[in-house]
Amino acid sequence: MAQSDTKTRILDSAEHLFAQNGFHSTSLRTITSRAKVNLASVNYHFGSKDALLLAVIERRLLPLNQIRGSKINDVLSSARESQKPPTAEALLKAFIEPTLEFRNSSAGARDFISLIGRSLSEPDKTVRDCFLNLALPTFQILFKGLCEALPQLSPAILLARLQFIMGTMSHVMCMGTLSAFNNPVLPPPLDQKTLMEQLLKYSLAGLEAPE
Amino acid sequence: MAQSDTKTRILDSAEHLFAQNGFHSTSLRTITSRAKVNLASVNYHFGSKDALLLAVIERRLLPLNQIRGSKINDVLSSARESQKPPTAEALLKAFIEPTLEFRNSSAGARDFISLIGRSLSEPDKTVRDCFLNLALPTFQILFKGLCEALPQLSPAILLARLQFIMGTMSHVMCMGTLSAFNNPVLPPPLDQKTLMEQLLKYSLAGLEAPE
DNA sequence: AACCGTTTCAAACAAGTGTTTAAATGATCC
DNA sequence: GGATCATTTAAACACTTGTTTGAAACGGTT
Repeated sequence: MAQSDTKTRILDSAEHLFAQNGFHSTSLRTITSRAKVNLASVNYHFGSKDALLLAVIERRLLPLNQIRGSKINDVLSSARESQKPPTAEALLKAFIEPTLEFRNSSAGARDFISLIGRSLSEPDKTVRDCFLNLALPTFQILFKGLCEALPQLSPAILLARLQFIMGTMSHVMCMGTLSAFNNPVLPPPLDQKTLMEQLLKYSLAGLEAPE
Repeated sequence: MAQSDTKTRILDSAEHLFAQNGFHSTSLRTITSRAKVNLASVNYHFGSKDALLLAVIERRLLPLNQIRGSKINDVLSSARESQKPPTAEALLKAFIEPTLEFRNSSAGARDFISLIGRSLSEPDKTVRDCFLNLALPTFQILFKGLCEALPQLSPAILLARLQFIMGTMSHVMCMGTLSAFNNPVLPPPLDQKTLMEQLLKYSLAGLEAPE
């Protein structure tokens, strides 16, 4: 077995199970038996269960943030070329759409997005801060761009609204459509595509609301 | 010691610790030692740890939902009197403001709101559904009211947006302002009051956005 | 005071946890 | 081919978990 094979098997299995059942409710024995590797290999390759979680997050989040960052930078630089401020819509799209594309790229990616959405509201500081620190640079350039796009709004309020958007996104991406909303007296839930279009429209309207 | 004293001591302690560290990361021993009661009293009074969580949620959520429900009904009936459709703003206020008032009413209530916010994204179905089932009736009358207030929007889209609002609310109320957003390059976070005003303004704008 | 149901208590239980160990196996290079 | 490294393995470790037990203490009623 190739050296890295065991590592990725563990990562895949952990990603899926963490997303499905949560970090604390998933035991190393469940992870390793699903991955068909020995129990001790987790500690051998990653050092600890915590370090494994960190590795699971880093593996996907680094490339994802790179894509989002470059898309946002594209919007910013093409705005600078045309001497106009960037639009909030273009910036928001540059942030949300790569996330959606990534989410739809594979089952593992979908698991990962669930995991991320949940880690935002994670009580455990190590998990949350691990994610936030990796995501902070991307947030910063997005925020800076939005300040240019919407100069009539104070930065503090813009930041709060950006945080609202993070809440909506993590909520929707993490759970899709709520199970309990599948109720006879309620209309059937939207399909994925429309739901995501609505997510963008909704977020944009909230973002651009007068103070 | 009065019979109910032990029970509420356990409930208070559990509420705080579940909110602080999460359900699975909180042991009964931590709960009981903080509550200064015997370990076995949890199983004696509640039956199991799961049942304790349910009791924690029910104790606060039932009265809270009653208040929210009656406030929404007030808006609906006064609209009916004046022969006009209710406004989305009044309905949203009737839902959000009691939640905020409740949240600010005590430290325990604040803990509880954190717990609720987190339980929405809880991977464990028992926790999530416990909350959702208790909250569903309130959601339904709010939704019905919003359909009257915004007839130009299709019910399916309205429902999706209501779900977006739930995401934003749980995110903001659960965490207040994100720790990692306390960053020198970012503006200082809004104070609680302004943050909540912005939450309402933001949600309203998103809700009323054209399809 | 004696009884009774309720509640508390310390102790133990079985099961599951993350981690470590030391031997066995595999691969790689000289 | 033998030596040296990295990897895998089964077993054990020390510890925590939720739950159960049976006896003790309590509180109200007759």
